[in-house]
Amino acid sequence: MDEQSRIMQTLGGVSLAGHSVQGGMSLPPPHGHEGTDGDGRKQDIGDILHQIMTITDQSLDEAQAKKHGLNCHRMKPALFSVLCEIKEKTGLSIRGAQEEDPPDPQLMRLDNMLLAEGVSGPEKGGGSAAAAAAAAASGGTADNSIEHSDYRAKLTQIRQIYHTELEKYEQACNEFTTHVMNLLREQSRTRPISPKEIERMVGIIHRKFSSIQMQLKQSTCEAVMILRSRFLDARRKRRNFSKQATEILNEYFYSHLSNPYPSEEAKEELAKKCSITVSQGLGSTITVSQVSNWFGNKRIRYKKNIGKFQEEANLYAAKTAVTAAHAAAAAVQNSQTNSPTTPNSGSSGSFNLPNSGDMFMSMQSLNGDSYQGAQVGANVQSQVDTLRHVISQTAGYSDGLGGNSLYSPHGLNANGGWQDATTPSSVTSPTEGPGSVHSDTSN
DNA sequence: GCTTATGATTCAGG
DNA sequence: CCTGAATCATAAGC
Repeated sequence: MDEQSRIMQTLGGVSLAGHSVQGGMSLPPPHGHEGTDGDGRKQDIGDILHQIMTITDQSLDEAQAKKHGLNCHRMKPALFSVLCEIKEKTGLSIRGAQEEDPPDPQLMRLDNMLLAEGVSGPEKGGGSAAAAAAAAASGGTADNSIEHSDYRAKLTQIRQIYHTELEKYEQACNEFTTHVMNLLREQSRTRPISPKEIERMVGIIHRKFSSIQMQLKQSTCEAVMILRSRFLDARRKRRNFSKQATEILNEYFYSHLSNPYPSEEAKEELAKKCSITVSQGLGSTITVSQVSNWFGNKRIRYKKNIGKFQEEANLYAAKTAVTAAHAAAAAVQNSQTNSPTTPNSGSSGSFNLPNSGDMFMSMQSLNGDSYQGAQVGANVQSQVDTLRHVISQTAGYSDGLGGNSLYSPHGLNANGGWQDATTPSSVTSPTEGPGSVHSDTSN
């Protein structure tokens, strides 16, 4: 009733249809004395207001009858507009403050994420077609397409649910809005409801529904996150490469020890090679980026603890050198014999040669210790040439390292960084010949 | 269960 | 964008 009395008081100062309702007319008595014409109107208004105020105290029938009476009252339109105005002034100013709603940052984040995940945003294919397309797309890049398409399919599912739900909400919102609007319009015949207020009500409804939408978005986001952790982040779940794959990578690494930075093509080649080898088993394919990872890890770990990798180095050196060795052994026999500073004899194979990895390979091959059957490279002659070349250069170096010697690759400088093509035998094509059968894999 | 190996990720620097 | 370095997280070996 507080509200009502306030309205009544306010009414005192409001102009009413051209007539000024004089102030000080707080709660006029229901049965005032009859005076001037103005007084009569005052009386009239007071009477009406009183009736309105007391309408709730009456029985339903009585009230209904009174309502009808009031509706037909000649002052009704004027009073209506005044009441609207008052309502506007009291109600609107209160709500005005909270109506300002800047775009919710959280909602924006959700929107962005959904957009980024392809849940919202433009339809691309839709349904299983999207999954198929995704699978096809990733198929080219030898990615783990199986998991990927699976992920895509699930994502599409989420997307569909999201969209149908969203549509449902929107529809419900619209229905409810029109319903409320009709109701309010209907009621505005008897209650002081201005169009502005209806508008505001619509706004409130929309906000309510958008908060529901946000919940939908939130749960969709959650679903996507879970999906992600189940599928994509499963990448983090480490699965060791197959033995063959590691072997291939190691062979390349140790045969390019002077500059173990495979080019993009080389990486692709290695990835392909590993995948082929692996795919004979059950393992997943190996991607170029995995090759990059592998080399990154390998370089750093090798550098950190060369000693630990020495044995491995020797092993792969031996392995890799097989071809060259067999091909060239005979031809190079001479050269080898007059190479005085080759301390690296002995089957253990510690190497002091301060030369490139390729060189290391070559020399190892010449030792011819632990080789078992090998294929002969095609370009024997060039290999021989290269070997000659390399060996002749080797003569110029003296090994400053002790006999127990950790193998120290020339490419590794004092800082521990790999120098760029320091040795003539490193990156450039001719030298790659002897050390690696693999050089041709990288082309 | 602890340790080591290893693939992946993150971050800074060039 | 690539790399090195540090780090994470899991697999594997004991």
